[in-house]
Amino acid sequence: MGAEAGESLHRKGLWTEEEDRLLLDHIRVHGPGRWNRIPKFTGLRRHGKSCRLRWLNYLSPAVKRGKFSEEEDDLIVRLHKLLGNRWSLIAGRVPGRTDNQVKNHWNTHLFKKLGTGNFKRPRSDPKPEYRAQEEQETTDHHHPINDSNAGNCDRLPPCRSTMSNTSADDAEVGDVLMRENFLTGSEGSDGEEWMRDHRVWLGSPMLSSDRYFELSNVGLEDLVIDSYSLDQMWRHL
DNA sequence: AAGTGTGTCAACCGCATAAAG
DNA sequence: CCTTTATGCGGTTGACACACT
Repeated sequence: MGAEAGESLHRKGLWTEEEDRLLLDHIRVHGPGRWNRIPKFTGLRRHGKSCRLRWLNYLSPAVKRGKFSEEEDDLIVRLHKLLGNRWSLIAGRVPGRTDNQVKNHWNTHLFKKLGTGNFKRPRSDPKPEYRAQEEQETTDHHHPINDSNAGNCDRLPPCRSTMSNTSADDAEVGDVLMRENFLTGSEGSDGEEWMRDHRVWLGSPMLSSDRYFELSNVGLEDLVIDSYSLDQMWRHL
């Protein structure tokens, strides 16, 4: 990539240093947000969406670069057991890591650690299959703002209710929403009810059937259920 | 040294939701 | 309400670097 995308107005592909600089200059002055205005203000030939992604996944000083630690690996594996492929939620509990980083790391490193995959994705096969061999961690990358890996990002992104948009029947939707409340610690959540009723992880549109997961596997039966925030769960993982 | 295969990860795509008008 | 715009998410792709032959 890195070349013009045929239709000229907006570039695609890897960002150049100059583009990074333009975007950073703009964000330093105006702050992040209103992404669609950035191309107009800066002359950047990128979609606002692309600017947002570049900032969130790479330029933001909150983004930690470099290898994932054992602790991070362990945390991600546990959270993935609990949450499935809800990368933004998982990333929210791994300081300094973005959903994209977590997703990539999972697909390339952690999946095989669980012993679930022993195959690789053929170039011709668009499906996410995963590879086998152990391989070593790779390099640290240059960070245009902060090479020292500083900045802990302890964000907890709002949890979307997209799960309710699935073809699940009403009862299942109810369960899912209740579980959502439990996970996110929403005000007036039905988490306790859900927790009582479901010692076993319910089938979710987001989780394949083989990911049904007993909460007890992560020691949640020992959790004191006064508050249902993910923060609490996280501490027990 | 050159050609080929493979792994990694940045970035794109499509879709959904939220917010604004 | 309805429509449009902005933002966010997860899945997927493809460029690039490196390993292997």
